[in-house]
Amino acid sequence: MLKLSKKADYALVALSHLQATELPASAKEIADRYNLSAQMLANVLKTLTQSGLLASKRGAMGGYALGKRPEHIFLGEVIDAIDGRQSLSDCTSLDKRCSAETNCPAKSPILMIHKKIKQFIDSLTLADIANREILKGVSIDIPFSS
Amino acid sequence: MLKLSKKADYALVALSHLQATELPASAKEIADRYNLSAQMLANVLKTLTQSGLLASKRGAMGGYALGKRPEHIFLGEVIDAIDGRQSLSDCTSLDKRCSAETNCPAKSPILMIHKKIKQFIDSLTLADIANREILKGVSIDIPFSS
DNA sequence: TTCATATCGTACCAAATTGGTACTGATTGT
DNA sequence: ACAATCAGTACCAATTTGGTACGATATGAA
Ligand code: FES
Ligand code: FES
Repeated sequence: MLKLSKKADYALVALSHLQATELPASAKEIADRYNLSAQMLANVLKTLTQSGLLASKRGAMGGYALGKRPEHIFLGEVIDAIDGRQSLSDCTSLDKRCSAETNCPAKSPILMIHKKIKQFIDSLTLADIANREILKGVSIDIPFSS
Repeated sequence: MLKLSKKADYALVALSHLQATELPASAKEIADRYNLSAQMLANVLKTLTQSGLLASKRGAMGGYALGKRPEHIFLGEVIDAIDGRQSLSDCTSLDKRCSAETNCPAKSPILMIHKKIKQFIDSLTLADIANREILKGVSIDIPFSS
């Protein structure tokens, strides 16, 4: 649980790279650079483009560039685009529902915890991620304790 | 991604129940009460017992009770016990490693984000989870923004 | 003692997800 | 024309997850 898919990993590598170099790059270039499966990365980048996170140019000398400014690319968006929006638990998504349903004592807490985590990853931008120094300073305050 | 397994769900339901009633209960009782697969829940409770989160008593009139005080049962423990300790990404676990390795621009940020989330779930206890009112008041402050 | 109730240990299988590949078509610069 | 490169889609293998089965062991009660 709490695991990023490899595709999401690839997406972050590519986005970080594009953010750092500020130059367009082809899927192959990036794959070679970081020793990733070219075909798989190509699929990932294609998906990111469909979601508007990347801008693409076809043909010779084509490639990918960031589709928005790094400050406007949120980690949550990236994960949603690649893995599809998912809930922390099936019972916190509206369509599916677990058998316990109404009288379940865990449902509401799980939902709240899910919201907190989502809030967190939605608050992180590519710019934040790329800037390690800033990230180091982040602290999550949990103002209650048992 | 970021998904709790159904078994972890079951574990939380059972733990919440035991915390709320303050009475021992058999696997079957709990399964019936919340309409869960009895066999599966039994397996889950067994695992929780092995991890010391529950205390069991065998035979007729046997059953399960909390193995520690609710304030000492951490969400992180529960998840680790059921799903096995996992990392947000394979590259943040020491044994496995992704092909990008050393020159990967995403590795360090992913590791940090992983730590934050882990910190969060490790800070939540069964007592917190059971007490919705307290949980509602929780706010995660992220003191930087883009 | 016998029996019903429970946990314990373990093994197993089916369904879903994820990791990874292949191939064809459409664009575009040289 | 041609090579480079993205777009679309289909496919399969590996892994993980969901879910079941069953024999062994312990315990309380009739
Ligand atoms: S509603 Fe799904 S675990 Fe409670
Ligand atoms: S080291 Fe694994 S994604 Fe970078």
